[in-house]
Amino acid sequence: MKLTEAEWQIMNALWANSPATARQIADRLAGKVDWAYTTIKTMLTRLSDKKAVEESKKGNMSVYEPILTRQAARRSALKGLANQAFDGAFGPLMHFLLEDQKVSDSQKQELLKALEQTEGGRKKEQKNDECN
Amino acid sequence: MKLTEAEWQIMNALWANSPATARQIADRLAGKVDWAYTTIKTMLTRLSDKKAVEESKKGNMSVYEPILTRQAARRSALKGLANQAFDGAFGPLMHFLLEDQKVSDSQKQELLKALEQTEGGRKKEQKNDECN
DNA sequence: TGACTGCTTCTACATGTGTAGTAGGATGGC
DNA sequence: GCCATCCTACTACACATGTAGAAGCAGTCA
Repeated sequence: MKLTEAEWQIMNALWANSPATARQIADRLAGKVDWAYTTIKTMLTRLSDKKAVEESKKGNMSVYEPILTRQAARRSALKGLANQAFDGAFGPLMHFLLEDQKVSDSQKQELLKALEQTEGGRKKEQKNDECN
Repeated sequence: MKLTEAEWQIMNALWANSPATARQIADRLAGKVDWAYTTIKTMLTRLSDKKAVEESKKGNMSVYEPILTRQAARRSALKGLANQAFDGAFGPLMHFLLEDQKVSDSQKQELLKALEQTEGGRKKEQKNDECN
């Protein structure tokens, strides 16, 4: 499932707190974007069409709930990016992130910790040259 | 500079080997995509319009060369993704990558090494909780 | 010198995306 | 019972994107 930029905005608002009515979403988005209420409704309808959200009626009002999870959306977006910009490989993507000046030392420190954690205890100094 | 999917294909072919003629690019892309030659020409013209490539004449033929670097394009794409899917922060993006099942242990090992390198010597066990 | 070939430029068109107006139904206060 | 609100559904429209055909010009080989 591929989301457009505008759809990401909506979904972000919805993931932040769901279920939600269109009005609630619009309120949350006020300040971030400058869209008419009907624009948001249109996006919600489109998202519903593509099964990213579920729309249910509560009285005369629609209540929306995400079907697509944030994780799935993120994964898909990253996969798309890896495919188009990094020959489909995550390794090079990571390397790029690390080497690019946008990653500060403190971030690196933090990542290092994360790495050690997710790794479930760092295997120290083991030879392992497989890349990918 | 934001590239569309099709534009990435073209640019990838061009980065792989430039300068190149439209025909050369088309040849490189054959197999990857199934586009008419004129489609590729159209994309090249659009890329030239948006100053991502430079078009120069050699006889009756156009020769193309990237202006936008691969690194800049990657950086911009990652920034866009971080903004839309990770609240603009690279840290969480990294975390996601690490935690997502797509990253194997061996990749993690490899990243760890990369991290230690780019960091210019790992500061060991230092407290540093800043994220971002 | 004419046919073939390859390249270019122009034009086109469907679909996707961003953005929103309008009209009409429900609802609640007076 | 009527008006102000708020919500929904429908419609619209411009610009972006993917995709390519048509027509014309230049080189070349017979």
